[in-house]
Amino acid sequence: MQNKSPFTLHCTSSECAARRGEVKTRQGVFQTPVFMPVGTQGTVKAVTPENLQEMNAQIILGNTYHLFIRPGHELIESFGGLHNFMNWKGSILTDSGGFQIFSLKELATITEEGAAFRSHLDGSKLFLSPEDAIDVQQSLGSDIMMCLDTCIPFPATRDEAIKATDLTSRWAKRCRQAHSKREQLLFGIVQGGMYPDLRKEHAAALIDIGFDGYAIGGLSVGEDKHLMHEMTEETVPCLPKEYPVYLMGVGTPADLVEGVWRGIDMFDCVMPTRNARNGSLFTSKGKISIKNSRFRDDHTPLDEECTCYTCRNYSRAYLRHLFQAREILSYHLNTIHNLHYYLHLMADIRQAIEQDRFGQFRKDFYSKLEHE
RNA sequence: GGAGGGGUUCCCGAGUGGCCAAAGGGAACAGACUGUAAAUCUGUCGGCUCCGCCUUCGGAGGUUCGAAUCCUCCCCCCUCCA
Repeated sequence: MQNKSPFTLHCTSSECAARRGEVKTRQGVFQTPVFMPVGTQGTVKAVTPENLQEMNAQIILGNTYHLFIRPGHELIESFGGLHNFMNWKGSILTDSGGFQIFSLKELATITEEGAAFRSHLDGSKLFLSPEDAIDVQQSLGSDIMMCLDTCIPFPATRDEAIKATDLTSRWAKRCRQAHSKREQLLFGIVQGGMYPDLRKEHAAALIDIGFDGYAIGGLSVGEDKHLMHEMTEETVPCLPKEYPVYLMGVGTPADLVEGVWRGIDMFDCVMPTRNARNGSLFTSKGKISIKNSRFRDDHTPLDEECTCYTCRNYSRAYLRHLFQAREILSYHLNTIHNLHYYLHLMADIRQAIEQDRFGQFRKDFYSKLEHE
């Protein structure tokens, strides 16, 4: 039961697998390649939806596990869904809770039926089956839902990887079956650890079930960059060109450039938002730690090339002061800047692909970094 | 004037004879962060020719094999009584 793809291809790079396109959701259309800010608990930490709109965020993430345990999907549904609840006009992709099976592994037990959790909030027992994950996401009303998957750590043996992909496939089938609200898209997630043949096999199994898009999961879990890019490179060609391809949880600015180069359409990562709150800021010349004493008396903006609200109005010295003083405004201004940087980078990448000069863009991107 | 309490490494503050360059906080400095249990976590934090040595616990002297810790005098701070 193949779906009509929500993806429309605009053009492809003549130098690499990079491609320019768009994805249509019931909320609207977003341009790809796209970066999706992470808003786990129904908020992209430290910024308002209006801020996100101003920086042209097109789609953001929400999380099934977190919203399920608090405030509860029924509550959100009673508000007309997550978009209304949080006042976000763009698209929303919800992760299934699969990553929490991985990141909260001390609190989670996997069985054939699903994942049993002890709530990280109060220790109470919870259960999330693939069907539950879809039910919750349908209640949340996200535009793109993710299948419940099992993400394995690195390193993992071949046997562990096989067990995880097999279970993820069986869960994927159940997710697909539970998927009744077809106006909400559903993506499958390719696992397979660092074994290219398993990735290929798993991709085929998911394609056979048929999804609206395909995600590459289980990367950036401790392996080195080289291996991560190799896995992306091996997996993308196994996925149907007509559908959007999403690299989950990635990554650094360079990872985005490299992912696009290898044919990725969608990315999400907590890095811009989390690092912002930890004083680590991205600039066209590289990453800087705003708490460094060398910025104490620095009158210049964070990034001379940046046009964000923060860079237009504040000095590095002021931003350092706010961070040192742990002022709330620090987290807000830093997050605005980092997200602007990521979203702007993606807009530049899209333009470069349109003009078929992504190779040069990539070169320039790296040469600028070297000067810091 | 009388009685009592106290001065510790940038700050607060433990320590009352060896295991003390001195607990613990804070500040400062540096680093990490990749489908968010993260406004979190880690490391450094007297000096040096750094598996050892030197200087330091208000000041000066003393006791002792050995003192931040005991004794003497001095300086300063706080509380209460006159």
